[in-house]
Amino acid sequence: MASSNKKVERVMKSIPEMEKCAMIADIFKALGDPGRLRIVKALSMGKLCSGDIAAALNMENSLVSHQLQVLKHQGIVTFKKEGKFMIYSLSNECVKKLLKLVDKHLNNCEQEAKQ
Amino acid sequence: MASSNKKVERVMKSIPEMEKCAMIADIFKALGDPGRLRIVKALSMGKLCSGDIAAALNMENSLVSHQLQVLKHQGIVTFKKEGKFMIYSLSNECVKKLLKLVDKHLNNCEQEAKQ
DNA sequence: TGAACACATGAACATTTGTTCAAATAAAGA
DNA sequence: TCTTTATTTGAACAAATGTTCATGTGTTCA
Repeated sequence: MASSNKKVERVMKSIPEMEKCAMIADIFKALGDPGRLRIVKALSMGKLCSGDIAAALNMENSLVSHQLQVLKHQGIVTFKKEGKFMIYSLSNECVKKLLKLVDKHLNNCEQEAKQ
Repeated sequence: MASSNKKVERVMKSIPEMEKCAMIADIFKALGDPGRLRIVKALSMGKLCSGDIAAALNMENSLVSHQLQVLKHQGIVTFKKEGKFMIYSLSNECVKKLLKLVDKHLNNCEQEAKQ
């Protein structure tokens, strides 16, 4: 065994339940696809209908629709119907902040790689 | 076509290149697995050796090792060798902040679900 | 030296995922 | 009404992923 010490016990007790971890992971997973990430980036500039997303990102409409369902499921995007259009937007500011933080993380990594 | 308007053009021009999007997505993807997320959560409490992570999270050593490689690859964790132990830790503060933000996002979603 | 420990690695496998296609729904206009 | 437009849905399939097992590497200690 490694060390079966206090440290291990403390960690063991404070890690959230499996279910909660899975929920958190699911949000990251939703952002963990280049296509979906581009959709989120697009929506961070303002609301867009499904077809405009597809046009701007040069993706197939049905793919955009599938991806939007995933993002919707994780509460990342919301939508409202306007006539025959579905207008999507980011559901809260957390997502924008997440994008910024990851950019920062990437920059950190690049800086360290240079040194 | 949807609307082929200014809005679409603006989005089209400002979305980062595919490669950059893929890099960002890869970081989210690394966090998008319950097992890896638990490892990251554990390391957010302090540095740990590989075996202690496995013990604390009740995971197989080889699985922990595989997952750590993924996290290492994305610059999420770093390590230093100490004798026969490999001591892992989070490589920067961004990751902790990411975890906090996702918690906040989840809380937002729960609040809205109640209303 | 050799046994025991800590960890990494590679192959193999089932499962999950992203993507495409064809078809379905739903609203708008002729 | 019928047609067109906007979007969603489901089936299908290739590709990617998580996990396990067996093996390999490097370190410590007797």
